[in-house]
Amino acid sequence: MTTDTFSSKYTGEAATNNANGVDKQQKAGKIREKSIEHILSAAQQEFVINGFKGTTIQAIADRAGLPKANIHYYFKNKDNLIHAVLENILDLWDEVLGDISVDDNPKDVLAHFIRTKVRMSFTHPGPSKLFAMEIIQGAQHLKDYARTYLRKWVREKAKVFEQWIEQGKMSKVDPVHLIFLIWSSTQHYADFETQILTIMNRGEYEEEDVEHISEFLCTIIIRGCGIEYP
Amino acid sequence: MTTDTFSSKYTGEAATNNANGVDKQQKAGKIREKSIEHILSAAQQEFVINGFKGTTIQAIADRAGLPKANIHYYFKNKDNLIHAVLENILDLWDEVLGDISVDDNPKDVLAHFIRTKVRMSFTHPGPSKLFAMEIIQGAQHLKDYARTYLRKWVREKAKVFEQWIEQGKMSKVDPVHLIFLIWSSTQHYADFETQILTIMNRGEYEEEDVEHISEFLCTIIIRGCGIEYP
DNA sequence: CACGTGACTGACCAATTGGTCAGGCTTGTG
DNA sequence: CACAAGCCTGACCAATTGGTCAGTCACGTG
Repeated sequence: MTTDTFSSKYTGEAATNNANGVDKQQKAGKIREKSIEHILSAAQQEFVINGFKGTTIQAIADRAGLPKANIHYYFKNKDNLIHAVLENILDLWDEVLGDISVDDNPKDVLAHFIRTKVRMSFTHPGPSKLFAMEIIQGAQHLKDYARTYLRKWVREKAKVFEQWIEQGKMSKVDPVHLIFLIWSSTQHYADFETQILTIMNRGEYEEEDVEHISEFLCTIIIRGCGIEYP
Repeated sequence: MTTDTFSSKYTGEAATNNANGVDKQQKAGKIREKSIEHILSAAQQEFVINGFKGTTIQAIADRAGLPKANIHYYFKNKDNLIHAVLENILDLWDEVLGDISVDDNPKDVLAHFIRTKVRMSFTHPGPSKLFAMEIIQGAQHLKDYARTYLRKWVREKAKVFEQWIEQGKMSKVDPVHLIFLIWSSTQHYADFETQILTIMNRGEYEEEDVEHISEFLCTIIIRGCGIEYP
């Protein structure tokens, strides 16, 4: 899932002039990057709040503090824009959720995975939410390669779990659904942020919540796999 | 959360008796009810696919096989329509997830709750998805009483769990987060239906999946609570 | 049959939308 | 300074939107 900058893939022909490494104008490139960054951030927020169809380019422009035509200058159309945003998100996750190996200790791997995922839900709820909405709506804007990539990713991790089970390092549970369980229970804290804060009677998440929730989920899930914890 | 029919709350003044003859004496209210039902169902589907802002009344009308003006005849505006749809969903859940008591057996209660919730995710993914989208987007269309109702509901259940813990019937886990865990892990199968089917390489869920997943979640979660299972 | 009542809808409107483009602006170079 | 090259945007357009309403239709009653 390595992707180069968006410019070459998503922006109009205005990008090609500038994207070929040899820039005549360094300073110009900075502004360009900043603008793209602002647009992507604004777009992400708007897409989360209003969905794809419900989001207007004008709203994105307003949030980014740029004229509408400028959005169309950097991103040919709405479709290109959401593709860029989603790719951004997948890259982020890919970066964080590293590889695991059979030789690792199941308890440590599971704990680290859960902790990282919980923290992501707290520090980056936006991407998580947008991704969730995409899937709920049928993943119409996630390109095929992203969809199949997810399958590959799950299968890979599941294989390691299976070997652990064979080696008697954890009890016999369905590895694929174990991944779903971890994914859903952690992601929940991002997606249902609003509801959870209401129920917990809070204004926003605190640092201690991350620790408390991570610990809770580690306890239940790891013990549920028949592994001593802590 | 008992709510009477939508007609009195959401439709315009055209709410009383009516008559529309289709061959012989067709009970008047029947057509009315059927229409409302069709509209609510169509609206739910459209809202899931396109979000609130992204859904057009025309699209709902087309799906329901009715003229657009007819939608506005039954539901004054788009807001009234989504309120009716959401209320419908909350009623459905309220009906299914009954009461629990301290005197009940933790294992049975947890197992029954998980099973019911999984089955709901499989048989009624639409409502679950729409509800999730609402929460993700900040619950802008869930009225206050619905939001506070959820808090009350969770607190109530949590209290019972706490007593079980005091009685030594289950190990010491955070009751509120236990509810979140059950909610998220089961709901996941509705919301992420698309992704999960892709990963499992299936076209649609099978009856056996319900059983398999219920069993998996029961095992992990109930054992995670320090209770023997099965 | 005539008439009133309520159920329904075609046709319309003001506002908003994604997207376009001609032309102004800034920059580095000769 | 003059000029070219690329960066940017105000103003615009065709299409779509939620919502309205005057008028049509079917039925029950007297």
